[in-house]
Amino acid sequence: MHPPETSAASDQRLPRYHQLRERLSAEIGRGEWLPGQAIPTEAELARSHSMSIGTIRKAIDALVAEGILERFQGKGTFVRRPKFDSSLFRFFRFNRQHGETRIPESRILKREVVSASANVAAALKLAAGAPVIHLSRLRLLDGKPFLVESIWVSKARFAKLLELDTRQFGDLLYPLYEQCCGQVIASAQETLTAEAAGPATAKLLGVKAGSPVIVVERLAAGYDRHPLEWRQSRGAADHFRYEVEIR
Amino acid sequence: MHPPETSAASDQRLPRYHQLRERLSAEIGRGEWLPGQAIPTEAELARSHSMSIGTIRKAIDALVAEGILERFQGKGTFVRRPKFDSSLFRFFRFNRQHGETRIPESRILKREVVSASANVAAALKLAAGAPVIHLSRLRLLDGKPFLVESIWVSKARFAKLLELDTRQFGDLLYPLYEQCCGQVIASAQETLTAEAAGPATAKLLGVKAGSPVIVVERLAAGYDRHPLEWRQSRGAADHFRYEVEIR
DNA sequence: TAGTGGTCTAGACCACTCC
DNA sequence: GAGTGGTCTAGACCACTAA
Repeated sequence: MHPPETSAASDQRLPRYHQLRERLSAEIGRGEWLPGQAIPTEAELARSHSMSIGTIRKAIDALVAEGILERFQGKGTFVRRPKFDSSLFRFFRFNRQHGETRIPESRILKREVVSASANVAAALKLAAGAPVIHLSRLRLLDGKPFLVESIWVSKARFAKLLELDTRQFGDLLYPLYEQCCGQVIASAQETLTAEAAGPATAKLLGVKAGSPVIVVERLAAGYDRHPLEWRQSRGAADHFRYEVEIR
Repeated sequence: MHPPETSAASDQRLPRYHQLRERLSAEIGRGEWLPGQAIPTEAELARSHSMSIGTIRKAIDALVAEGILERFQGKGTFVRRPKFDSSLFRFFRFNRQHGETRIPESRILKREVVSASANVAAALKLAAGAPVIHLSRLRLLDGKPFLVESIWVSKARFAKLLELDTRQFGDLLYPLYEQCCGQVIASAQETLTAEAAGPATAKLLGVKAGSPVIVVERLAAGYDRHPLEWRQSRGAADHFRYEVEIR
């Protein structure tokens, strides 16, 4: 005997705090509470689920550790809105004068509808050849290009992106996804690799062809873990720097 | 008013679970319990510290999350022995046939005593110009070189390394540090950067000069957080691949 | 069977926020 | 002052390990 892979109503054999954690996570995924909103208080959850406060806290602890909830003493527990447009700066460092977070300027170079290639379809969990929107984008800091991006999203979910003028997209895509298409990005998996710059990339980045380039591939998903966007970002390696603690 | 930066006896104003956590951490650092050994049971700690089991568990939870302790139901709670020689494989992927962890062969190219340069002294928290041991090492998989390393340790702590024949060092340094010099590595901070291969590195790695190379700088420390070893490892970028989950 | 960690309870009091 | 999360207690029972 082994436990079923998934269960609609959260396996009764699992600890109660684990069941509650999955239940809350699913409810957030369905949008019961939107990012920034408060979930019920611990006392309220204890009443409504007939659990002790300690058990409630253990479930919430896990969601806080996952980055899905935020707690504020005296105020409440809130659905966290992940902002990972600053995540670029975890990989690429620039002479930030006073440690401030600057949002890079974005320029859409191309927008087109294409058939999903095998790897794009696999990443986004679409049928092979399904229609996808492909964006080509240049990101600049102080007017200097530092990142070249290719972005793919499903045409079905993001059709509204085709109606806007690309000059109105703004500098950040995720708020646009949310406002324009109702798609909220909650987490992402990033993969780093390195390569020698091809001629096109080198020209856009203003470096010599063949010089080292870092490739960041990001698969971004909603609260329900369904993949929503796949992107590749390329930047010159001389600004690349990443730190990890290992044990 | 602000709390003091550090306190010899763990600030009484902090939560009791936090005080216990620091106390256990310090005791492990002093070697009261060695890696692999069990710490007292939760019930015993509750008695000896006059705390409730719940508070004891919260302290241990934190140390488990930090990777310092390991719990096994029915057996006990043990000091974890970090093995991060497999950490190379978090950065560099090779055609591992069956997912096995292979230990790369190591070849010491050079061993010398030098005066610590400014950055080495700063990293190891030594006086500028203090004597340090510098090792130059090549690591190979299936007889093929894949990593060039430069390693610095304080001569004062690691003097015994100078007495051994470098051919007897073996493939892993950390067990050697432990057996030969009594220095246990507990954690490390790694910094990734990328560069174009210089002629010497390129020749050792068997790649063209100027091709992309990943540099992993590691500062390794003992349980008391004191830095013990600083190393730079360089590998060809085509085998580099690293994954991160972001939120 | 004895001893370990894992789960859970039903409270108490404190620190903080906001009105 | 009312309401929130943060800390802590003093137990109970369960699941697992090892002799």
